This record gives sequence, structure tokens and C-alpha cells, in this order.
Amino acid sequence: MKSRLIQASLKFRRMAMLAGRTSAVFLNKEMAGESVRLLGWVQTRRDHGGVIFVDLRDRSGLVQVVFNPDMADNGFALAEKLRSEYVVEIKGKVRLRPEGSENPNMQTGEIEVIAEELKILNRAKTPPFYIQDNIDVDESVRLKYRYMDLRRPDMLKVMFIRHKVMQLMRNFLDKQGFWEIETPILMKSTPEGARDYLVPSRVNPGCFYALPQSPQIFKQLLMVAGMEKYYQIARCFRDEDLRADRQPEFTQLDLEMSFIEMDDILPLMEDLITMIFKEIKGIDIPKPFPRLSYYEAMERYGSDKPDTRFGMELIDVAEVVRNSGFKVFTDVLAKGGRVKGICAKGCSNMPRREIDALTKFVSIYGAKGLAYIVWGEDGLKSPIIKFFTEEEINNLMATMGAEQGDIVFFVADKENIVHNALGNLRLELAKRLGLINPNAINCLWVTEFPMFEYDEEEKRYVAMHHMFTSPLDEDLGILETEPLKVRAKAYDMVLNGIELGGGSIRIHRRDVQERIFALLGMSIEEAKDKFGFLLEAFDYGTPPHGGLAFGLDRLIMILAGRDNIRDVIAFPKTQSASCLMSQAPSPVKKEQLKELHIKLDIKDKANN
RNA sequence: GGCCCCGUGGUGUAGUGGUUAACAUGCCUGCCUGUCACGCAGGAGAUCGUCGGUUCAAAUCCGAUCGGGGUCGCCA
Repeated sequence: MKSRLIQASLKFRRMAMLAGRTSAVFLNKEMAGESVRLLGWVQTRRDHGGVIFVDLRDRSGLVQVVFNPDMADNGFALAEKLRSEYVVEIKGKVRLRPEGSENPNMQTGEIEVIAEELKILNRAKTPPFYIQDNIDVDESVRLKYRYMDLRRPDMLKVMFIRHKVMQLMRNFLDKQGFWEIETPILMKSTPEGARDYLVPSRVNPGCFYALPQSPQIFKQLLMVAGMEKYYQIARCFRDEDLRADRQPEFTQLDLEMSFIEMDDILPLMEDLITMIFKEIKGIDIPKPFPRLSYYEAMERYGSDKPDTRFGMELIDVAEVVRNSGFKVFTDVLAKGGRVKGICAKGCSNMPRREIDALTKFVSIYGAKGLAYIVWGEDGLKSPIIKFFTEEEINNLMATMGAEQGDIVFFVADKENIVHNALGNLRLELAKRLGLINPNAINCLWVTEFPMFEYDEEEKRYVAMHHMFTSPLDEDLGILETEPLKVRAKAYDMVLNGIELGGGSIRIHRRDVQERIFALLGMSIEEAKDKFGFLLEAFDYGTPPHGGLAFGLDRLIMILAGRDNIRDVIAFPKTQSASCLMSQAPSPVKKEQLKELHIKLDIKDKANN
């Protein structure tokens, strides 16, 4: 990875030179004897009484500056006053370090700068934590002093990668004929999907804008508008609970194209992503990416974003156990549920308490139990073995592909619970057993998502992707009769089990769109109220179109080898959606609320 | 909204009923001409997140609350 990144960073070093300033890591042996002007922060000061060493840090790296007592203008006395994070300007000469005092651990360790002039541009309070990599500091402290945290080389590197990726995307899409077009941040609240962030309108009392969950509707309107190829690096807002890979505001590479089908857009997106991995990491990802149907992904991996860097697939054992004497399994099957298992290779010596822990683990996902059979050195051991005949057991172990030394685990329940529980158990076991090669990059597409899911709470169908997603042509006939079987022209790109992006081919015919609205239990009037402008637009010559959006933060997270997206966002929010640095959100003055015609209805907390 | 983990000098930790609240690092002062996590000597720095309870006695036990993280639900 380094070569390309360093090549790229050379550019900003040249820029620095133009400003009459030299970046720290630009200095090298060949520059010995040259006069330079350095600007940056004091990393460390080592005061030996008669000589002072200062490691000067700028965005590019570190260089050692030497202060001797014979400096002009009292420079040495000034150097004695230097402290960590002071901002300084140093003029001096580059020279090779005396023999034996080179520092091979430092990129500029062969040289040093003899200071001739020192100017303290600004002093600094003692930093709350070290400005260096691999610090062990509570994240809340880092977030409170984010501007300090970002000075750390690790964080600078992440920000640089992020910048580069955005430039690569823009270049790539520009060359492909995409136009970068901005869409409104203040827009109309729409039903479905995530909870909106609302913004009150002062001039329209009682009315609210919503911040976009994504530019979805506008990008479709841009297709109606004949832009043909649009993209935007767009900020999106969703007022839902946070996770390690979810922030209330996040960034998407959003794009849309006219006159395309799935087979036009998927290869193009593969080109984009593989190019980025090549440029940033020097990794070649083979194309085309494998495609898995949603059905296959769920059946084999129990997930719509399968991590296929390892096997341990889910295996259906319904036919083997259907007529057995084990009521837990047979009852579930009789009620239309599923019984599936996974085989953990070489785990037969797993201690009982660990198996109990796994049982607890699957209960998180609603599984009522975790059946298991251990195939140890002295044969099979299991609390459930007594319910089966020998033939059934042999059959079961054969179906599971189990051998001596393995454990097989089973979950019996409703289909979604079985898949969710085993899918996550599979990942958990892989993590514990170290089955995942951390350097592997594994990309695939999941396609043929169902159009609808049934929402038990609302007692109606809801769109799985969104309500503008086109059904597969061959499934249009069963739209009203068997809606749950209708598949969508929707696709997700999955990278190492992380959903990187997703999109769909959109409905461009009004009649189909109205049938979808009807199925979602939305009357024409309601649809007109919510999306009238879009429906109306569709009447004026809408081209077939489709698109996709990538989660930029997640992509950067993977590229930078991080395990949460806070680390790749300059100023992220905490799990409670607040900013520890700026203290947002915060109460506002009564007058501000009054102007907005808003009265608060909360208990006692912060009621102005 | 549920479950789990965490909260002690600036930072990271130790301390599981009675301690002068310990250690490392950082910080301050002095000394030191080749260090690079410089070294040496000395010093300052903590109402143990907050509130309440139990107890003769609480950093320690209990309850609540606040803050941070993970996760389920939720969210593409």
C-alpha cells in the first residue's frame, strides 16, 4: 500500500515547498547542506543541558532538530522553553547525523536539522494524551479533544485515505460520464424507512423539513430530468440507534444511471471498487464478483451479507429428523419451521461452559436452545442423542459432513430465527476458531432480494429495499397473489461480510408503481400526498433507470483496517448521538423555540 | 426500549469494608553536549462520575442516576 500512498503524498510535499516551507519527511540525505524552513508542532523535547533535541512534527511526519548553545538571538534560551505541541517555525540547515547517532526507526533518521532561528508561533497547554500511535486512552477523551486526536499519525493517515478515495471516486465517475450534482438537505419527510431528523420551518408554522435519509427521490428525479448519469458524495441522516458501523449522519457515494439494467451497473461498480483497492492497498480483487441470490445467501450462510472467507455453511436436516422421536425438532417442522445445523470442525474438546456460552449467544437472536452433538474420541456425546435411532444419528452426522473430532450444532425454530441464530453463530465460531484470514478481501453481490416483508407489528407488507424498487419482470404476474415470493431487481455489494452498498433498478412505469403503493397499503391519495411530485414526474417521460449507494465510511473503515466508523470520521458522534467536543445537541433559548412555534413537552430535564 | 461491560491524580492502571488511596507515565523545578519513550535528583497533582442507602467505618456492599462502549430490537 505504501508506494502509492507515498507517491500521492509527494504531491503535497511539493506544495509545501512552494510555500517556502519544507515538510518533515521530505528531508533526506541528498538535502544535506541545504537551508530549510520548517513549520510544525513540537513532538518531544530532549534537553541535555548543553544541547537540545526537538522532534518536529507536521502532517507529513517527524524530523529531529538540534539546538546548540551558540545559536544567534538567544535562540537556545528560547528552545529551553519549548514544550509538547508548541507551534514553531525553525530555520536551519540539513545535515547528516554524526556517525553512530542515526535512528533507523525514524523515516528521517539519517539526517537532522541544525537550528539557526527559532520562532515560537504559539504555545500549548499540556495535551490530555500522547500525540502518537497506539495510545491507550478512553475513546471519550479522544472524542472530547478530537482536534488533538486527529494530530496522531494514525488518524492523519485515515483522513488522507478518505480524501484519496473521494478523489478516486470523482475521477473515475467523471471519466465514465457521471455528473456531480447536489440535492437538497432540507427536504420533505417521507414515510417508510428510518426515522427522519426533522427541521422546523420558521416561516411555515407547524411545518417541518426532513434531512435526507438518502438522496433517493431526487436522484430519480434527476433521471427524469435527463441527466442520465448522476453521482454525489452525499451526507445522509437517520435517526436510529447507533452501532459500531452506524452513525446518525454518514456519507454515501450515491449514483444513478438511465437506460441501464443490472448487468450494466454491477460490472461498473466492480471496476470502481477494485480500482480503489488497487490504488489504496495495492490489492487485486478478481472480477467479476460472485453473485448469490438472497435465497441462497440465507440458506447457506443465514445472512443477506454473508462472509464467505470461510465455510461452515448451514445445512438443512429437516428430512433426516422429521420422523424422529425428538419432539423439539418434529414440532417445529410440523409448524412449518426449520431445523438446520452447522458443523464446527475439530471442536470436540470444547469445554461444556463454552458450549453453554454459545447457547446463551444464540438466545440473543431468539433461539430457544442450541442442540449439539460432540463426536469425540470415545464416540458421540449429546443430551439429545437418546431421542434418535442409531440410523437416524448416523444419517444426521453424514448429512452434516461431520467426522470424529467435530461438534455439530442445531437450531430449530421459525426460519428467520434459525437463519439469524446460526448465521451469527457461524461468525462467532469463526472468530473464536480463527478461521478468518484477516488479509483476505472477499467481494460478492447478493441479488434477487424479496420485494416485501410482512411487518408483524403494522400487519402489512413493507418494502424491503424501498418502494421504488422494480420487481423482476417474471414476477410481476404474482405481485398481488403471492407478494412475499416477488423478487426485486435489487442488489447489495458485500465485502467480508459487511454490506458495502446497495441499490436497485427502479420502477419507471406509473402503473407498476401504483400497484406497489396499493400493496403497501397506501391509497392513491396518500401516495399523492407523500410522493405526488414523483408520480407526476413519472408521467412526463421517465427513462428506465437504476443506481446504487456505497457506504463511504464503511469502505474507508475496511481500507484503513479499523473496526468502527467513528475512527474514519473526523468528528463523529457517540452512541447517544451527541458530540463530546461541541456538546451537540443542546437546549436552545426560549426565543428560538418561540420563533419556530414550538412548545416542549418533556419532564423536567433542560426545560429552559 | 432490553441485555452485557466500563467509570480511581492530566493519561493508563492497582486497590473488593478500616491504607497517609499505590504504581507507571505525563507535568513543574534543578542538574546534564548526542539523545530519540534521553538520564539523574526533588516536587506538585485525586472531594475514587453523581446522588442516596447499609455500616461505628464505603473507592470497596446495595439502589438510583449520568456518561462511554458492545449488542438485540430498530436501521440498508
